[in-house]
Amino acid sequence: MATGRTHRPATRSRGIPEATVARLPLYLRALTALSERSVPTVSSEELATAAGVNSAKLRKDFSYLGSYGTRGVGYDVEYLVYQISRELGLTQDWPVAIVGIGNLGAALANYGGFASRGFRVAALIDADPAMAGTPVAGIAVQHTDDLDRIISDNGVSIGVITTPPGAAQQVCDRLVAAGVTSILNFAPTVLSVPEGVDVRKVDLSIELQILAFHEQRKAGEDAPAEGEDPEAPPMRATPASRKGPDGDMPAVMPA
Amino acid sequence: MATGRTHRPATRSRGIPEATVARLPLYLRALTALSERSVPTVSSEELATAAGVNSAKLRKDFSYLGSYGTRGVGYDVEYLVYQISRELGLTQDWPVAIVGIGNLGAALANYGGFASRGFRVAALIDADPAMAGTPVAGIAVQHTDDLDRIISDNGVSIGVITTPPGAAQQVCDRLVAAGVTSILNFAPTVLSVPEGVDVRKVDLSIELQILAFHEQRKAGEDAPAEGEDPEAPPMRATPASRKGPDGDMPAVMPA
DNA sequence: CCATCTTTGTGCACGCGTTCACAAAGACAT
DNA sequence: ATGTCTTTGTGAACGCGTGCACAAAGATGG
Repeated sequence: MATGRTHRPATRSRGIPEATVARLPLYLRALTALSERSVPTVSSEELATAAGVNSAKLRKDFSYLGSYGTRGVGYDVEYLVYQISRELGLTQDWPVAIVGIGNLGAALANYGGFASRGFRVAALIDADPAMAGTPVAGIAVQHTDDLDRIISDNGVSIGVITTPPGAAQQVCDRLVAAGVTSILNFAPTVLSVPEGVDVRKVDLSIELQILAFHEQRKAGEDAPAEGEDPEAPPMRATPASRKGPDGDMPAVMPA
Repeated sequence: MATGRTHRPATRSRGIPEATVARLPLYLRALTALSERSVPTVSSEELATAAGVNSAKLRKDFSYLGSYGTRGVGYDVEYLVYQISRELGLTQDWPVAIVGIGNLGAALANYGGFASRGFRVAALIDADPAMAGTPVAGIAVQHTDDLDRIISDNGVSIGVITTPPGAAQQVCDRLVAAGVTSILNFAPTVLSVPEGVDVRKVDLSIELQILAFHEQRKAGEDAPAEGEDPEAPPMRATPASRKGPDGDMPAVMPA
């Protein structure tokens, strides 16, 4: 293996840690901003600060991609933008389908960030017949009945679910059956998918609850310990009154 | 998923691991569903499956809260719902303010999940004077000029930012100055906050890019072997043409 | 009261991710 | 060329989170 190049392509396609992949978009964003300001190069320190991470971590992350920096100087902004874009697969077009056109679905359809990096809203799908044909963000909403065809015709491999939780799994199954292999789920439900299908979830409720936990902690720091009686309370119901059979969630969606 | 807190050792005081805290809402959701079906008890195995996690992990998570299960039987659903709710601080009321009432902000305001667990939309704030007074989800939008007063008067400690990225940091600073100590950021920007303030982020663009990475990987498995010239491309300019001055982002927001 | 069966709670080992700290690489001046 | 200075790339240590595997606890039945 001496033929070598300065760096080893060994770890290339295979070994990029998941944590690193999750940070690449962050670096890319910071780099794009620098690129627009025509900044030619950046040091790991500067870029790390801009991306809100540790410089050592950034260098290690980049080391998984290869040796793209110049010691004593830093990284070439344009070059790095290209390399990361390529690594993330953003140099190609990704048609995306959004299923569930309610408040959230419509908001996402109008989201400018979609089109910015190779992502293109190829179709909007909803179960409400009344919505069929209605234009949202310039795209006519199509009915769920045609889901399979829509996915196939547009070569959609990434689906976004913004339906009420009760419909999420069913929609997910249909998307997968139609060929979708990556799903971004906004419905507060645990989706089960076959091997090979990636699911990422965005859950407002969970995020708020995590914040509440820390908030309570902060508030309680000066207050007395909790020794009082952690288990005296009602052995029975939840503090808040239950509402529908779907007490937990959602309904960003309309119909 | 989303999220990223500003670095910090955290979790020092009460010892509950951050990873566990992040899963508690998931357990709570599953438990609530069981509760509504009047199921009295569940085994770690069943609950774990419902929450989409490993049973050993679930048991270990619960062990941080205390020994709330009964060997040979399982966990008392109602009791556990209460314990987790209490631990997460959901037994109290959390007034939340949403800043930036565009498509996304409005969608969140209408989000049913907000009210479900102690979270209450206390105020909607926007910088557009024309929106002041306009009711969204039954709440009149207020102008940014009154932000400080609004936060103080309502005792808001959790703020949600759904503004364009350019305004996010400024809004964040004002929220923090007004007393907010937890922020949920939907704007694609790295927010810098003082010690003691928690920030969690939800970034659609990043999630999609992560999915694209894996999608590309899957597609490339059977496709052509690469390895040839990882760096043949342009050393100078970016492959894609630059677009707007905000190439990266967002704009879910209107005005 | 004893035996058996179920399920929890946890000690332990492993692997990933983070961070430190530094040698090596290159730029730049003399 | 040689020396100095800057910044990368990475070896190594550390800490957190995960999952295994099992002993202990309690239920249940005879």
